[in-house]
Amino acid sequence: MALGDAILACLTERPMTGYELAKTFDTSIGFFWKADHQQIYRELSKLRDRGHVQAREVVQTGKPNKLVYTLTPEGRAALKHWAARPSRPASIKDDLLVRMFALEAVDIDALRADIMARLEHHRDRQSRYERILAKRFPDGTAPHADLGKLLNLRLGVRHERAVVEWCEEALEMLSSGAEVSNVTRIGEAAREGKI
Amino acid sequence: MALGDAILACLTERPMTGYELAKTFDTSIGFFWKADHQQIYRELSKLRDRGHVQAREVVQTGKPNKLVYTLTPEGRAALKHWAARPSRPASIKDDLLVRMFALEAVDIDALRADIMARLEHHRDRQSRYERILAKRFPDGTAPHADLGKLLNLRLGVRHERAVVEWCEEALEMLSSGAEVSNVTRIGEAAREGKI
DNA sequence: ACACCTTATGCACAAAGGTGCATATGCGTC
DNA sequence: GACGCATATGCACCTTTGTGCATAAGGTGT
Repeated sequence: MALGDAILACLTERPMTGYELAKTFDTSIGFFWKADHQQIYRELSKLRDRGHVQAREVVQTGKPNKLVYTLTPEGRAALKHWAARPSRPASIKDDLLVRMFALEAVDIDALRADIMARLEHHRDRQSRYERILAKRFPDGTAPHADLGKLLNLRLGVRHERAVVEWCEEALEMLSSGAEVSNVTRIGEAAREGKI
Repeated sequence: MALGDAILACLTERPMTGYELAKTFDTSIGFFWKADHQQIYRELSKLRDRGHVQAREVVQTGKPNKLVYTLTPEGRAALKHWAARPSRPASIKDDLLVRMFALEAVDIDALRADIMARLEHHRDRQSRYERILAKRFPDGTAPHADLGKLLNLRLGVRHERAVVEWCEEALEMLSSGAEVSNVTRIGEAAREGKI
């Protein structure tokens, strides 16, 4: 039921169409919650069935008609009710960590390349969050309604920075253990009759 | 297909029963990948059907017989193949961030209480990882096969620290209204200078 | 005596999430 | 003129994850 609540959370800002929501899930809230348009349209139908949102059709020419969804009082209440329950901490669930866990059984060069790509990705993310922060909240303060967005961006920065630093550390440790890993690779090559 | 690979990753260490795997998923690998015993048993059946693991029954008295699962060469190859693909960065998907996003629509006192509980949780996690690190890798180095586990714990520490600091910042900003917080930034600088 | 925890496995059903495909049109570009 | 892109919505299928329940024996606590 979390995606539904994320959609309701988006609609507290302003009424939106499914298409606009999908774009929002590609930028602001999507930084920490991914969902494609199919998921969103499906969830919107459910929310409408429950009476948590109301759809209003807007006739357009040239483009297909659009459905603008508005949060109903029931939807707002449902969101509030959901938000009052204690949240459960999410686990990281990152493929990379599974590979690290089974380091002896994977190809180290591919893993290193992967970490390098990730390093770049997380650096991009970090500077992106920092840019948005600097632009939207140049003095580090926010009106109360936007405070959560500011804090989310701050968490984004902290998180990406932590991962960036870790990637750097990991690359260093994986290359300084090169002699060891050659031995491992020779052993593996022998086992598989390959490379 | 990720849970299956996480199980294969576990079995690179040693053969295990479903029960042992469930316990492992409650501790070491479970720090970043949650799975309960039902999921694990189900996934083990699939892996057995695919020939990635082999089950051997061990007759016991007093307790139900157990099935010890061993990684097959095919399973090891499948894991290696999976690990060679580029990983995709996971998104955070934390309920708390959705609530923060819709700050104006939620009960602030409940949210604050929630963040306080989370703060405690992440502090616990952090010190737990630090304790394990100090115990298993007292000199900060590891034999190659265990390097990944060391690095995973390090990421755990970095991650939890980032979240802990963020929770503190969030609590401060939520109680003081909208006013920030040279205090926070000074605290940050001090902490980072210390590291 | 009774409740509860640990060991050990698993089914059935429901909810949530992901992938591919389908439709319809206008606008810019190669 | 063909091609992709933005707008705008949605179905069908499949995988993954979560919840509740069932079985079975021995040990530990109150």
